[in-house]
Amino acid sequence: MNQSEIQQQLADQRRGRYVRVSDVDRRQLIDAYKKGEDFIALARKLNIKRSTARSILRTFIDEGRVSAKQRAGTRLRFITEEEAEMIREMKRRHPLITIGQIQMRLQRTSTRVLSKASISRILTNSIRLGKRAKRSGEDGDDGQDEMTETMGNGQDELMQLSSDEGTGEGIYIDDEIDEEEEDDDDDEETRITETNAPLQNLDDFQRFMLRKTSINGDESIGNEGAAWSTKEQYDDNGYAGYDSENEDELSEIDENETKSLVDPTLNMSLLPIPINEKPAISIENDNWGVKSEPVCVFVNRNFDSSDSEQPATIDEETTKRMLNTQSTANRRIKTCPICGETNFSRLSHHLTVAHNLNREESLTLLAYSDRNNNHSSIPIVSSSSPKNLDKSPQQTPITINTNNQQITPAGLSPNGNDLENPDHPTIIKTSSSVEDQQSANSLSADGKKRLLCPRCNTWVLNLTDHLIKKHHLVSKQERLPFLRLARNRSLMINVDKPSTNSFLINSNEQHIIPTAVNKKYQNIIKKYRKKFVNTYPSSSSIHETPAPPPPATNSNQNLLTTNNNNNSLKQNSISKNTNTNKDISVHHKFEQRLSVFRQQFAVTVAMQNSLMQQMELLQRSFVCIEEEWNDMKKEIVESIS
DNA sequence: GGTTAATTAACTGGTTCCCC
DNA sequence: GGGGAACCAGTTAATTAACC
Repeated sequence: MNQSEIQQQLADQRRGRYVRVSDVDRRQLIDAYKKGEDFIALARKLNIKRSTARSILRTFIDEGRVSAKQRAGTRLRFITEEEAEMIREMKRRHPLITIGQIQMRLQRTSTRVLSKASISRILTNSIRLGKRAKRSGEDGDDGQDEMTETMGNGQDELMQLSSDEGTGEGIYIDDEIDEEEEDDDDDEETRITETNAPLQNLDDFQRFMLRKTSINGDESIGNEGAAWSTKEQYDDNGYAGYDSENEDELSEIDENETKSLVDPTLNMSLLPIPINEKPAISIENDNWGVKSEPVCVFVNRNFDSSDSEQPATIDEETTKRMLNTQSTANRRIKTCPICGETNFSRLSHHLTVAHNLNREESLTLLAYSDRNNNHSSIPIVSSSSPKNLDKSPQQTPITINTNNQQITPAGLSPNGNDLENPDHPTIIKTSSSVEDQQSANSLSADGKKRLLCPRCNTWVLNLTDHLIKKHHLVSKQERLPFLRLARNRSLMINVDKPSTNSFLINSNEQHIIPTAVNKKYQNIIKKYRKKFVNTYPSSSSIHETPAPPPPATNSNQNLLTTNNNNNSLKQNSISKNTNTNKDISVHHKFEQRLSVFRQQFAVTVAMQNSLMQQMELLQRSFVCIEEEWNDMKKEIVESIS
């Protein structure tokens, strides 16, 4: 080992091998080069390798950059100290916030797509960040350098369009969104400056958390719904709700259509809405291409289309929907499908007590009977609709009414036309909502089950793959809400279907299309008619000739009203009635309990639907923000380029 | 002096494991 | 099951040494 090697080793020990040259030394080298001095000698003096010095000068000549770039990973980016501090501040202010929430927030408010590991490193200070930022602070030309980087590295570094020299602070594009958002809502909000960008970003995050807390909080549904029905539905701090953003964005579109698009009441149909605030009528097909339209258009409502033109309150609508098969039906004269008796004020009671039907069977018959006895209240779907169902629903614009139900296109036969169609005078297909149609579409022609993408309203075989490829939701955490939403909706469709949907009813009960529900209905009828016949042999004529009996006149409110066409049955019923007078009180008690149970069930279903509505609204808001952000990002990229 | 390949540091995302 | 930390693999820029 000669003297030079020893000196080299000593120099390396002093400086260390592969230790990055400080920006001060780099600056000295460049200054020497500019002055025409021997920079090699200076490099030797500074214990910098000749090649290194030349490399530094080459970088300066080629790129005009003094400081060194970061050594980044796959996606060239770096985390400034301000960003790290912002993340730390999030954690300080919201100790319960998770890394995943921070990650999602960063992704929504900026171009940052930091991994949870990186965020965790920041929070634990295990990441050696700040070198870059510190150098930026030390080097006065770094502002220019970073601008050069920004211009060259693409949109990942758009967040740092420019920075104050020596501060390393950048402009956060997401804050500009906030600025617009707040300006749109309230002029009192001052515009955001570059220097308070991180703080503003933090404020935005806090608003996000506030909204989330408000939505998921313990507020009563009624109050929450009332709040949501207002324009600034999320605003607890004077910030505008997302709907106002949409309104502004859609100002160029037809005003009515715009209102229909962004009116939150349209989406909160389960929540109380003032009567005078009549929701928009429909969403036209033309609006489906509007960029700021909420991507998620949920059309799976269970409301009757007949209610769409009535400015009824949602509570009324909900109650009507929930209790339609019970209270409404009970007020009408009905005919028991088993024994053929009529004039039941409470057919359900009759079915339960007289025929010993369980609840499910009773409800099935009630639902069937209710529709059969009250066609006028049945939402009628054109017979041409099934043809539409066969079509691929992907990317198909759907016109929906106030209740987010699909409106039949003008080219197809409108509702009720089938009643007037002499070719099909008797067949009435009832479907309480488009949900039925979509659920039918969940099994496409190829027999494969599809899910409806909540973001683009597209039926896809593989929703995960669709979210990744089309919506670029790379992380599982981003996809999970949409997957859950799609699955829950699919599940709800399947749950609701047997009890309320897909009735194909012949008006005279002669040509019942054998759907599963109808089969179930027929089975129940057969089962209990058989029992009925066995119990009352003479009543066999009822099964054979179920002629409508005259109104019962039994003042004692017999549970089994006699059929005038069958005297023996009448006698048996009367005798049975006399023998079971003491059971009436028991029946009344049972009826009361049943009524309470139905009310509780209705409340539970209403609460469930309300929660689903909230979830959908939240998802929609997220999507709107993301879409707006993407649009703005594109505009900025275009303006820069 | 200039160029280039190898090496190293810095940084990232993904995965796994552990804990609650 | 979700969150966080640790570990691993990959990428990029800087640094270095070797070569011409």
